[in-house]
Amino acid sequence: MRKTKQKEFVLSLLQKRYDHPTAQDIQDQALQEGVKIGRASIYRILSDMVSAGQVRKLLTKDNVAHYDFYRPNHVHIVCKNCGKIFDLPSEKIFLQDFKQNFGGFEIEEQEVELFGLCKECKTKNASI
Amino acid sequence: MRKTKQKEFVLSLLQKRYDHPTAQDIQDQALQEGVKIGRASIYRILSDMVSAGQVRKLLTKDNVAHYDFYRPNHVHIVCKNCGKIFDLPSEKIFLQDFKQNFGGFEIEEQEVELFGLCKECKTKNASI
DNA sequence: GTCAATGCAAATCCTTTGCATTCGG
DNA sequence: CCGAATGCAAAGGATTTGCATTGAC
Repeated sequence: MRKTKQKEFVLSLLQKRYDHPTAQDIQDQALQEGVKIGRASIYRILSDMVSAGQVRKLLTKDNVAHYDFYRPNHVHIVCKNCGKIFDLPSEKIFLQDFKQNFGGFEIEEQEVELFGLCKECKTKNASI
Repeated sequence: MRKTKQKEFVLSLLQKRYDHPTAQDIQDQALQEGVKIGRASIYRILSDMVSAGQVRKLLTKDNVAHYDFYRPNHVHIVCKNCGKIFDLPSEKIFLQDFKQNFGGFEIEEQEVELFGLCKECKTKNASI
């Protein structure tokens, strides 16, 4: 696994951002900062990072994959109106420990997602 | 909203099945039972049902949408090897009530997913 | 009879793959 | 230099859309 500026860019971007960008978002940002990355490379890099457990792949209702630097015990809050994904500070929530056996199923990871309306959408559009 | 045999078929299928079929699965089953439904109609029907809250759309790592008749307080267990999605009987797990306000975000729904290895995959392939 | 709902096929969009080229070690 | 990693373009696969046709009411 060689160190390339493409990989460095993707990882550092994900570490900096908390808004769960898509592959497209990452490519746009790269081009904007003068880093050239092809779409295929983005997907390959992200896929490797997901396999390595560094990055988490989130699938939302828009059918587009969002990528998230792995931060344990985080909970995602998805706005049903604008689709934005927020991180819920983990201290605010008690995550029950699900790592038990259920009928022979061995639980390795848990993911909690909450859906609702974010502050902005609730204010802007009271009719939803 | 007119009652058609396509809609009836899709809804009754989802009510009967607990294995979260994809649009393709639904169409296959329909054809097998002699009910003719085009792919577009399946997607339109499912999309309407999701909007109406009758059906839940699940997105898994295979990038294919799975559909699930809405049963409150269910927890999904996804096998990381074979991709099967199981329902966890809700009595077996304590679902914390997340319906609070977090920084102006109003929580309406919660979804908990657990990932691991199902019994079969764990037995068959100890190397994973 | 009307118009919502369907089926078909084409279009669209995200993601993956094949392959020649580049560049890290 | 060698071969892993990249970029490009084409391919693949799921979902959506346009439009003529069908069928529920």
